[in-house]
Amino acid sequence: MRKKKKSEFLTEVELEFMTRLWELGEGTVRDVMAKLAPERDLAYTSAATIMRILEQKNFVTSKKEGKTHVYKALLTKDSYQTRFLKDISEKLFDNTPAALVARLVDDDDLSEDALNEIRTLLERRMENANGRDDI
Amino acid sequence: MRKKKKSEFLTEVELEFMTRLWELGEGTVRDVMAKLAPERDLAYTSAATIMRILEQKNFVTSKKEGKTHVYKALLTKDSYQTRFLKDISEKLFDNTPAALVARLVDDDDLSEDALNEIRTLLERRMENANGRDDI
DNA sequence: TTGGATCTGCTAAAGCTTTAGTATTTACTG
DNA sequence: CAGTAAATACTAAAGCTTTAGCAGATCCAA
Repeated sequence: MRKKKKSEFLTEVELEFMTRLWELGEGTVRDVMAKLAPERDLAYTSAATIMRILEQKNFVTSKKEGKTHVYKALLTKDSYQTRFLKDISEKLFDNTPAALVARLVDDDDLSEDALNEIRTLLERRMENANGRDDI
Repeated sequence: MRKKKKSEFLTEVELEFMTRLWELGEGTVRDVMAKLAPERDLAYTSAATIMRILEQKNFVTSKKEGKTHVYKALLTKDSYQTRFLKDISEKLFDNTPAALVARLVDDDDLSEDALNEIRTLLERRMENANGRDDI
């Protein structure tokens, strides 16, 4: 007997849909579908099912406007990103965020611009690090 | 009809097992099981099934020694990390590795040591960046 | 106001994941 | 060589994921 999984993370298709919804702010099933890649040929009912599942799993809420549901994300993309990174840091990078960054910057495809951007972020963060506990 | 997924990534349990195998270098089903958390109470046959699936999916090979199979990873942890990061950079961070790092370093839980380590990595990488194409 | 279009809720099929049982094979030991 | 312990192969159950059909509700236009 398997115990029920508590579905803390989005499946692949769920992430695809959440990404569109994050872009939209809020929207109907049609709105979300319209943002999918054109070659993504999905029945309306399938899209509606995905949105319903996202609601069941508490990733989104909906309000009824006329006959349609307008969906809105219950967590921000930022917070999901953070949650996700924490998980994979743990499971794939021995709980060492530095190892994750190491792997990232080792990638030869990474542009110099990207590296500069990362350095800027890091410096800004380190300047603000002192006294961060007081906030 | 759903088309067959080409299983480029490890499932959760598969990752759990691959992690142990990466630690071991190579090993039997028993070896891998021995490295699992003690509270992970899994039947031997279940563990054997996971290893067989990993072999089917070409994440590992095995050679037969006596009556047992000795398994070995077919891809390094490093290369899997890279592959994985590339995928989530794309799917969750708008193809912007800097955004990923931003989220990572924004995490309040991140220690100063970790930040320093990341900076060191970055500096080393940037020093070597020039002329990298010539290698 | 009625017909058509659209949306929802319900249901389910097909494949994947996780777990494990059963039967068979293999190797060692007395 | 026979018996036992351990490994494997095969099979399958239960739940999850992805996709979509159908029936009924809802709204708008003529």
